[in-house]
Amino acid sequence: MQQTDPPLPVADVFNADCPSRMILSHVSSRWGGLVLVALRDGRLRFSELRRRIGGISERMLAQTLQVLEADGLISRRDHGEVPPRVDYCLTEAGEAIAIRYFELAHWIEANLGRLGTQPAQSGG
Amino acid sequence: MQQTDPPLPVADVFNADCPSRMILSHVSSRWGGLVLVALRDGRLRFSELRRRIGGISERMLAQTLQVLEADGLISRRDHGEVPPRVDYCLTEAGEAIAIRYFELAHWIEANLGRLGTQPAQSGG
DNA sequence: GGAAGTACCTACATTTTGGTAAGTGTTCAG
DNA sequence: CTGAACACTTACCAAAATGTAGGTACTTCC
Repeated sequence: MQQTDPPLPVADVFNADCPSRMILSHVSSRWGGLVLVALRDGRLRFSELRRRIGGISERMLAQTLQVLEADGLISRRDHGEVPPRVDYCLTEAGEAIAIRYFELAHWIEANLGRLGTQPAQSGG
Repeated sequence: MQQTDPPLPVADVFNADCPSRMILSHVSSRWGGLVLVALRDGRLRFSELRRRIGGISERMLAQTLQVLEADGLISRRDHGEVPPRVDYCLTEAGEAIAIRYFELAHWIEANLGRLGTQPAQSGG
């Protein structure tokens, strides 16, 4: 006999309370997507990520990595050596998201010329 | 005779100063991507967008629409009627970006169960 | 006349985000 | 012995994002 699927509420990013909003906000945070895309090249160490992602601070990289790990998008491996040696790679879910974020970012890179590039404006 | 392509610097999101970073930040801002995805259903009025996107305030919707318009991703049409009637739709570039953002968001919706959903943490 | 809808804008206050600088403990290069 | 690298953490502060509330000018509904 087959069980019917449990009546989970369907995820919906347009719903303010849907948990998908939280994941989406982490991925599309200032550094989240960039970290994911950087890790598409394979396993990288903290300082390698830091050098690769222009403009990120240590604080933000550490924090972003923690959030992404808690979301199950990357996994952290500590080699237990001294001086410290830690590296990160994408999980399956992380890869799925990274490739999609990459396609978004890459389209923008490739089509920058067709876009207006106004400076951001603040809301005061 | 063929001209060689002008030596434009190649866009690169990993470069902190690349203008693609700005567009990417608008698209992946809290509301930017959601507005774009909402407009995939066709032309929508301000208040329709507001009702569709759960949790957005009038102020943020207005501001997001302006930024996206300046980026060339949506176009605004004012019918010049009274009471006001204004609607928005995606440009070609907007569609290209919207579909990619949608695929990202949709994958997350569809695979929420495989992801950890921790509350965000602040940096102070 | 009063309330609600339309598409916004503005001032103000708060929340969130992010940077800087300093500190930790160890190892290695010079 | 000094300085740098490693992978972080913490405290403090500034900047950016966002919400709330109120206003505008007009129309329609009751």
